Amino acid sequence: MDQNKIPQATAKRLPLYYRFLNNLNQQGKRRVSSKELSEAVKVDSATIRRDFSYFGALGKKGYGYNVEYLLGFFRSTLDQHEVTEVALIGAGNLGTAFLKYSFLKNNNIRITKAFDADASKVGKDIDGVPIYHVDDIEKELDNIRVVILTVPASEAEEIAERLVKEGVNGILNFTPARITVPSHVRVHHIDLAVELQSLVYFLKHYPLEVE
Amino acid sequence: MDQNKIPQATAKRLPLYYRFLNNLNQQGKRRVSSKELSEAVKVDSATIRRDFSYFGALGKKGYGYNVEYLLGFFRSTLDQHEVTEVALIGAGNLGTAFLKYSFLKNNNIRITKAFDADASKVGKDIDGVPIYHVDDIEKELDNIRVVILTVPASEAEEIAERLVKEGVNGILNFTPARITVPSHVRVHHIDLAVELQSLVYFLKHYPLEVE
DNA sequence: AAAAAGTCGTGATATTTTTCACAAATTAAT
DNA sequence: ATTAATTTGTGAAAAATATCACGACTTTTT
Ligand SMILES: NC(=O)c1ccc[n+]([C@@H]2O[C@H](COP(=O)([O-])OP(=O)(O)OC[C@H]3O[C@@H](n4cnc5c(N)ncnc54)[C@H](O)[C@@H]3O)[C@@H](O)[C@H]2O)c1
Ligand SMILES: NC(=O)c1ccc[n+]([C@@H]2O[C@H](COP(=O)([O-])OP(=O)(O)OC[C@H]3O[C@@H](n4cnc5c(N)ncnc54)[C@H](O)[C@@H]3O)[C@@H](O)[C@H]2O)c1
Repeated sequence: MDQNKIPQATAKRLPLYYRFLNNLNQQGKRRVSSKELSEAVKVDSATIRRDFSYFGALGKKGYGYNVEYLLGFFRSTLDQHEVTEVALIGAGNLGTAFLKYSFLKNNNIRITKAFDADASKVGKDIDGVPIYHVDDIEKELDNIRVVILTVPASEAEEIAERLVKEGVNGILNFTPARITVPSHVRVHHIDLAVELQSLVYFLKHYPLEVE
Repeated sequence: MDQNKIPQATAKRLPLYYRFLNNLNQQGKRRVSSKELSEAVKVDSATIRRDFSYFGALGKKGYGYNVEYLLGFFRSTLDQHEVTEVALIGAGNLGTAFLKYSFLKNNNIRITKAFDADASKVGKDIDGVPIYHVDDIEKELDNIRVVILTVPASEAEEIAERLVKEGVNGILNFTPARITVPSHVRVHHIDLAVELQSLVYFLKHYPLEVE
């Protein structure tokens, strides 16, 4: 809760910057300008400079930014030095894809437990992540605070309520259901059907710029 | 290109409204107020009324909105009367989850073709969607204009260029790569790692309102 | 028939986000 | 050394988005 003056729009871009800085660092690049970064992440360079400026003067005029320094700065700002443990509820098609993906590569996040209602899945594991029965949420969730929700929409509300009771305060919700939670809980929706639909809408109704 | 004055933020919410209206209609509800809708979709009621107002006066003072009428209106606005065909490139973990999901339920969108580089997948089908070899994009894409991209990040740029050459003008990009496309092509990024990371960031750095 | 309650549509205002544009500082070139 | 080229950080302006608040009209209640 140190810097609560950082705009939400900025906060959402930080992980993106971090990833690209990581790439640059691995490529052995020592310095980078907001212009170069802009081309890579497709964000206006003035916006990038503004974003960085909320954290102080991180660059040097006429030079740009030192990759290693900036990376280090964001690593601690984004708490990348410690692993964040996350649980997943609903190891179906989408959930399984997430379980097989390693968020550890660039982000220090690991899905450590999965829960499902399907007895035939319980007790097994997917890529090393054990699957528990959903009835055991209360017993097994421990102090995990962030959850990925990939259950059928009809189950979302009830599961969310149970999660909140267990102390979860962040939910990444992939179901189409808009869940109701207390105000201290943060829910981010990723609604794939809406994304697809709105892309189609934009294509049909917005004038396409031809360069 | 009829109504290009509709704000992007509004356009992104339309599919959401549409889905909830569909639900209401199936439940047999005849009328709905912006307040009710607001509670369901978690968007301020004034914002909803403003959004609707871009399309004219769709409601009635003191009454609200007629569900069937509104639904019909959005159906045609969102081109839900015709099926939009979409292709998917990269039938891996994430791609397979999408192939198994039916976007037809609420949205009139269907993934009709998939492409992959893995010879062992080519020729098969997943839930009725045939998988072609990625080398046959030029031969098989036909006049599909919208593509879901779920290949490894390293392949994204090259594939995107080929797609654009074939006339694709909408790409839903799930890879972490920020692809470069001509300005007449629209790319929507869904960056799951960034979403997860930024949720974690918010939780750690933003004051949690306790109601 | 009158009063009360409900609800839209929207001008006005507030908030958030993006972009412009330039002085100041630094580096690179001559 | 001087000059030219870069590039930051940021005030100011613009653009986009969200919200307030109320007149006008409709429905419901008494
Ligand atoms: N797959 C996609 O491409 C896609 C696209 C858009 C939205 N979604 C949404 O994502 C969610 C998951 O989709 P999916 O395709 O993986 O579905 P799925 O049916 O494959 O998976 C759902 C999983 O949840 C489990 N489950 C059911 N009830 C449960 C409960 N009460 N507690 C815990 N687990 C429970 C099921 O056993 C199953 O494993 C759905 O809400 C769906 O609408 C998926
Ligand atoms: N699975 C996740 O949870 C997740 C999370 C975040 C991001 N992503 C991103 O989504 C993308 C797909 O992830 P995934 O987990 O499904 O990976 P995956 O490896 O399971 O699937 C990739 C698929 O693409 C195919 N492929 C490889 N090269 C190709 C080419 N040139 N043309 C066509 N197909 C090709 C592979 O054969 C494979 O089937 C990746 O870019 C990944 O970074 C995935």
